[in-house]
Amino acid sequence: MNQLLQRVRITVNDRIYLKDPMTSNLGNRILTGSIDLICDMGFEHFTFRKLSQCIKTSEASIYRYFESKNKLLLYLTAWYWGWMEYQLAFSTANIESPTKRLSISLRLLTEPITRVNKDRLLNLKKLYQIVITESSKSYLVKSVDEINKDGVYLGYKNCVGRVSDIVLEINPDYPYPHMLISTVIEGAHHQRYFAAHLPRLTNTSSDCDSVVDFYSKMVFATIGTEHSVLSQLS
Amino acid sequence: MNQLLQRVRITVNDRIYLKDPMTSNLGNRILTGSIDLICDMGFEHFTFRKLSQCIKTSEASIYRYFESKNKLLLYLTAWYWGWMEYQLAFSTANIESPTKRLSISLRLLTEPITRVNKDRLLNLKKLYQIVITESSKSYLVKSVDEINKDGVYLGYKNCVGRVSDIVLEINPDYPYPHMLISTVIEGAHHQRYFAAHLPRLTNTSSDCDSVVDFYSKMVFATIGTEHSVLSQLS
DNA sequence: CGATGGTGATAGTATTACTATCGATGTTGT
DNA sequence: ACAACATCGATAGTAATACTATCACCATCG
Repeated sequence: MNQLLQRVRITVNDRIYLKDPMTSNLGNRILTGSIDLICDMGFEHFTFRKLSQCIKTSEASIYRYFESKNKLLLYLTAWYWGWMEYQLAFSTANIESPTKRLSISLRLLTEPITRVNKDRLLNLKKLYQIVITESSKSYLVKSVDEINKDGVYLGYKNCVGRVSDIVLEINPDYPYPHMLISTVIEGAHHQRYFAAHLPRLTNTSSDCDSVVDFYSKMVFATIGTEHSVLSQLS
Repeated sequence: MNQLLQRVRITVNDRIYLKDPMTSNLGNRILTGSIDLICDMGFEHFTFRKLSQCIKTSEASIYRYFESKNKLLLYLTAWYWGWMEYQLAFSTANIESPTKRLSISLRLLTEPITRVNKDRLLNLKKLYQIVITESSKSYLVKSVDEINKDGVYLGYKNCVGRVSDIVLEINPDYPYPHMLISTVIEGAHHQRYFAAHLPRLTNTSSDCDSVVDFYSKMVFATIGTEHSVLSQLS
């Protein structure tokens, strides 16, 4: 990743927060602190009280930024998908072959993030862990439909839409591009979790990243493209 | 489904409960009442207090059966997977062709349950809703590894293992059978949820059940079998 | 008839998820 | 330099949640 990317500002839907946490010192401490805490203790044990003690502020001050811990989780995941959308756009820019663009996109969506990214505001590695383990809790709630009206999930939808469009470039007749890509995204997160905690639900291989390999092959086989095309790329 | 199936008793790992809820009147009320309540208000708003008022008992009495509401959710999902394992075994018994057995299994795993099943103890339709929306919350918790030691997720693992074995019968060299099947299971649940709440993440078609169609074709394409075989079966 | 197990009723505790208020400290425009 | 304003910390308080503990009642079973 280059220096330019590090300076790009990811914007998050302003209906998620009460006060933009990116614009103040306390706001940044809330974000970085919450990533550390949620990653370490899990979202169910994470509270604003614990966060306030961790970043040396008061509970009430945190509530000035986010109306609930659910909104804070929503913010973190929305930021992640905004970041991912940018990665997808940047990494596939100026590449002619749709097959190659799809392959790059699938890799981005399924490979683990290992870079800690300390010079940036947010710890990407920990954020990725949170996305794997906790992000489904941000939409598997009774209030989805209400939250969804505010356009909170647009980043995720844009990622799915963007990659689906590449699928349609390759095979305009494929009927389920959105299903395919959302299956890949959710599936990849689940496989990472299973590998760590419920290994009988997945398969690992020592020589390559089996998750990337599995989903790449799955997608190309499903939309009806030769495997040989894929192997040229890797 | 026939009468025999209705009389088969699904057993659940006895480490999940303190007292077997299947063996008493109150226990059955707890199960049926919790399915109704969790389905209606969502797991996060479900409490033992509300359940006790709903089924006319005391909070303390419910705690004699389950040590927490998480264990109760675990019980419901474990029951579901026990039931599904039985369905898989029964529906594929005495069928020679592995391709046909795989096709049947995939249909079972991905098609919606619409039968209310009132003569049975548990409302299957509502239980299916709970599995779709809430079941991931039973394992996406900090205590997974601890819970997992008690063999609580065996039903799920057995379902994945059983169908994976059929995949290997068809293509013994396929390297990722568990990944493939767990992707199908989780994916199908997600697609049902997306279709209801976040439709831009999925695709629907009016003439057939697109979820069943999508995942069946995906699996056969991925493991390298002709599509024509599939179409013979449906 | 007495022991046992299942149940109902009540009470109590620590924690959580907030809301409200108030005063101190900067920061900005004029 | 000063008023106006936003920001923050500190404290207090509330309703609900997730339990735990105790005790008395009642049916059943040997």
